[in-house]
Amino acid sequence: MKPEGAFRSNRATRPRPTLSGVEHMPARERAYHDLRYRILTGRLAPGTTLLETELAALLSLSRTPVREAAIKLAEEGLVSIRARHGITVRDLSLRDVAEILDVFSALEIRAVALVARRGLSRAEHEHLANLLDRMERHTASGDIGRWSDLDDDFHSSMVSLCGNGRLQHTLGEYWGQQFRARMLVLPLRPSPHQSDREHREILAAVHARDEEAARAAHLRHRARADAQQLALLKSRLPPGAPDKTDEEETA
Amino acid sequence: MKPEGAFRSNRATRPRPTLSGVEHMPARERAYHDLRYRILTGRLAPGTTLLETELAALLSLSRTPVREAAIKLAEEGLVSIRARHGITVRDLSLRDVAEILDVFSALEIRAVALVARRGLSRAEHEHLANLLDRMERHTASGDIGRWSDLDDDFHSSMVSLCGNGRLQHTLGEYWGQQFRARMLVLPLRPSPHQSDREHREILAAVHARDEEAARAAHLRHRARADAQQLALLKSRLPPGAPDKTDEEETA
DNA sequence: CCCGATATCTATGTATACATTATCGGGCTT
DNA sequence: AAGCCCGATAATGTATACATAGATATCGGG
Repeated sequence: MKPEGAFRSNRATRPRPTLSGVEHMPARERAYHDLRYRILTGRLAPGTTLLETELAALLSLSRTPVREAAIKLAEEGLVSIRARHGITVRDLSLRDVAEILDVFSALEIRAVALVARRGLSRAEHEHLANLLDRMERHTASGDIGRWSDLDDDFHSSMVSLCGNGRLQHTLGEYWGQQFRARMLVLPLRPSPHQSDREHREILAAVHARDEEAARAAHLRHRARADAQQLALLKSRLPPGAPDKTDEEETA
Repeated sequence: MKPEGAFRSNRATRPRPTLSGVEHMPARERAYHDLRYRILTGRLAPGTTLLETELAALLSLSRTPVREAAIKLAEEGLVSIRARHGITVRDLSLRDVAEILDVFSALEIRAVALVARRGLSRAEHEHLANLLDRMERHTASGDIGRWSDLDDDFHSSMVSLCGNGRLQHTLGEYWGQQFRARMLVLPLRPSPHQSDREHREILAAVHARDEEAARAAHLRHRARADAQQLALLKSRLPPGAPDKTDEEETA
């Protein structure tokens, strides 16, 4: 999916849609990662409904670990469990995406502020600056896919430096949902010159250890980028978008 | 614990440490609420370690629902599960509290901004203003306990009006942890005149539908209040505080 | 022909049985 | 005497069996 960031960055808090070292995990984790992977890559399409039994059969496991995995996915917002109606891969309505981006960006802004407070080591700064360099090259060459991967890496690397484990953990839980939304609009995305500029601004503020400036810069960045993403989605979905107003989190 | 807010406010997203309508819940939920209650009220003290079997016996249930409840509590940060070593009620180090407050306030600030964007109905504004009135009376009479309950109600009522279900849900998950931290410093807390003033400011900005002002006001409020809380904790814990630097979320 | 009550069937929720594996203690070796 | 290895023990992880409750379909009545 991406070039596997130079240093440890974020593997732990942000389980990417990859299925590498899944061999000797407990079954529950295998089930979780497997299903998550299938959902994020679209192999399990939104709307797909499966019973616990069917999932168990699909993964060649018993219901117990599959059930626990499903509960975790539900709390993560990727599926919804309706008792006696099975486990359904959630569809992302416009409203859902708005909610997700709101939470995600609020947390990310705080993370960036913390990084600014803490400051960057030379290596960290170079890593981040290097990411921005590469992104700008991809912007120039119009390779929006690679740009997007690096964008994600930039944001995630920032977060991984914030020093707040809970913040990272919760951001990780929202990452999957945000990823799906991102994939929806990727092909529609215009040239990200503006984002590139904003990233430089953010990095500069963080590097200067100016917490307020960093917070403000990242707030502006996310506000603009999120609004753009929503606008693109709105222009794309409406055709036959049911935009289900289903309330109630899976809890 | 508190006077049961005038309108629906928040019961759903913020499971208070109360054990009222637990009768006809599924066993897993009973277990979850029961254990959560015991932890938040201190009946299960930090450091207490129990095996799945022991918990099951304690609650007169089989391991299955108890286990699922324990996993949920672990994801909520109230206990940590160490395979083959049992389920331990987490202790709150200074660092833990700092992490929790960071996440909690970041989310709450966003929630308040959303409420400001959305605006308040007449009834909603009156409810909130009424809470502030009562808080100020308790400040005057020095009843810090009642003040704290209303403070929590004010913040939670705000959140319940933000219109973002996921935001409410995640805040609810952090509420328990935040509650524990709050209880630790309650007796040490000085007269909350400053908070009262800030609350008025926040409510005014929200009522005026000035999103930026509301965000800024709430940010200031939380930054100051959180710093104060941490300072109080620091002055209290150090005596014999191990301040475990145990990293690694339960995940 | 439609509506409603009931019975059956099935998916989940819970309990229990079984397998796996880490930990702890004892005994052996050096 | 100290350290290591091995095995017994026990706790978790997983599978399965059982109970419950909800949904559907059928049958009878209006």
